[in-house]
Amino acid sequence: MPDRPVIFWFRDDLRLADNPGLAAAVASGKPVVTVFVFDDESREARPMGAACRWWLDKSLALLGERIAAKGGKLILRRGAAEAVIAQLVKETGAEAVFWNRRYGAARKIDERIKAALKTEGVAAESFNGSLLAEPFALKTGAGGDFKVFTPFWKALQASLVMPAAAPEPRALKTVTGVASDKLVDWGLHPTRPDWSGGMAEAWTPGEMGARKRLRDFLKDQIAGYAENRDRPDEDGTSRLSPYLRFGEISPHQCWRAARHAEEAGEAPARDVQKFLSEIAWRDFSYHLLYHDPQMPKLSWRRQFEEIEWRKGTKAELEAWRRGRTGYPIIDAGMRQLWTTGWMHNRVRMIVASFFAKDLLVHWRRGEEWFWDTLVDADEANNANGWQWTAGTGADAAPYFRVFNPVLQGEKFDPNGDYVRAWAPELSALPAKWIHHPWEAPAAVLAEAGVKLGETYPAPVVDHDFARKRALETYKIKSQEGAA
DNA sequence: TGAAATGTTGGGGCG
DNA sequence: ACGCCCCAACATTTC
Repeated sequence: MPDRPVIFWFRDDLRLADNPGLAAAVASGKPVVTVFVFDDESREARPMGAACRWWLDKSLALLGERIAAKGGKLILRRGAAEAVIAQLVKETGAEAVFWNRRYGAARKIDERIKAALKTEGVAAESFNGSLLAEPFALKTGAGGDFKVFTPFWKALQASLVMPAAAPEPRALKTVTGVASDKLVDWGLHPTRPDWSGGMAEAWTPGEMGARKRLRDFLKDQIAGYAENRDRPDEDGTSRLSPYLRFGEISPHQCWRAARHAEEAGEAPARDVQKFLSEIAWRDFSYHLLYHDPQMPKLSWRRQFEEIEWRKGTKAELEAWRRGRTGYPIIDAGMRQLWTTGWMHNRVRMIVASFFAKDLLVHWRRGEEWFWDTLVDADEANNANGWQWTAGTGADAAPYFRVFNPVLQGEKFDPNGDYVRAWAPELSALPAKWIHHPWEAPAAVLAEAGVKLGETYPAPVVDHDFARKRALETYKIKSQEGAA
């Protein structure tokens, strides 16, 4: 068989440019079968949340078009990856399988597949396509893994040698006769009801959308990013997270483009540095996850598993999920999430603090809600973010750091524009009262058409009370951990 | 990548 | 002029 093909297996790397595994497969000179496997059967693979399934649907359609435009075909298969890949190798007589590595729970699947391919005499070649530094590449001076971001970030910068971008394939040789599922049959797009209208309005998924977002960010938003990124009312963030989640852009592409803008004098060094450090936080999350695969489920500092977490009443949990807590900044954030599949990072911290501290419910349950509703739901970043805020993580906020939703609102949404955008029933309130309407004079509420308990809820819990409850509850476990 | 409680300081009102 | 008090403003400590 002179013309045995190779397989390139797409996973969290849905792009043609700067895709090391794909470039290597193409460079082999053999025909390349490109495949994406929708794996909702493997025990290790966490089922994708609804918002991510929506995004994946759009991304695969666009990726398929891009591949077709280059003469290839994206094969879609569903099932346990181990069986699907074995089957595809058998069908095509492929002599090698290429992919970019994963670092979370799914890496067990990849290890099994690699071993199985080897026994079949099929080459398995894996690459780094999604991290600046792979978790096993960086070690502390003592030879251990990092537990604090700043030293991690320093080590990363010191060791990073930016590789040249992997070339985008000019053409893909077709392999005919390989069956593919129809994307629509996977049912990734929601029906009955189709709740995705707000997402379609907010996002342009896909590799080309990703590149445009990066370009626009570096053109319009990078200057002042270091401060603006904290302002939900000013749209100062990059909004690259879902693209990074699905690998529609690589962190290397972000790095090169940002440095290029800096060197061209188009972007202040300080803002570029801040942006790149945020990209590095994603690396750090994977570093932590790799060294503690249980991180999405269990508190990194295990003693916090013993906290007497509340179950939370149905009413409390539902108020939080749907943005009816009575705290405007929280409700605005939760509604932005529900509508667009995304929430501003500053607001994520505020709503997470409210969940894990004020409601005192295990952070895992909040993480699960984010997992289902975020288009950028990432097993490492999501878990790390929640554990950071809950105070249970590695380089986490100390347990006694409790966000006050009123002060946070006043500080980061000073005019109340973010609240007005997502909680329109409060939009007539003056800035002075918009973050704590329950304390507004009756005349002000009447003037703004707000009836507490009717048009907008009263606070679901008193923050001052809840803060003290959280401090008492956390305190014991935190001391046990220190001993 | 907090907030609240507590402590300190210094100007001004006042007897 | 002086001591005293008040309290805002800022600093430090504590959770």
